[in-house]
Amino acid sequence: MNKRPNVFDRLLAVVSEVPSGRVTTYGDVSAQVVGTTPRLVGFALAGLGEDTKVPWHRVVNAAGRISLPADTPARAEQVKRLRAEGVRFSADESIDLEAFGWF
DNA sequence: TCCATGACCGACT
DNA sequence: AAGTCGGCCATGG
Repeated sequence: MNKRPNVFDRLLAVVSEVPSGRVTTYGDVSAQVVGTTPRLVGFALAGLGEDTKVPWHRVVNAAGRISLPADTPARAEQVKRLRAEGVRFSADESIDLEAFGWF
């Protein structure tokens, strides 16, 4: 009932705006939403859940690298989905934001 | 109600 | 060039 959605919902809305085959960074997402910090972006996605409809896998850190720990199944899932969308990874599993960046 | 932590980023040393 | 520190909002005990 709040006319103004929380930052949480706004972040999800921005992430949902990211087209397929393209990625964005936590910092960029927070930059689109006023009053939000990169930390909240990560925390927001972390609390999403498995049945979320938000393309959280299109969000990576400023280094173009996936933030999730290596022992996290979600990380492998993210890479798998990005590859399916045509996103290419460098030798160290980093993404060229200049080429696949949303902006 | 208060304290501590979190999928980060930027600037400084 | 690499490592360290603080800051922001939200959630949980």
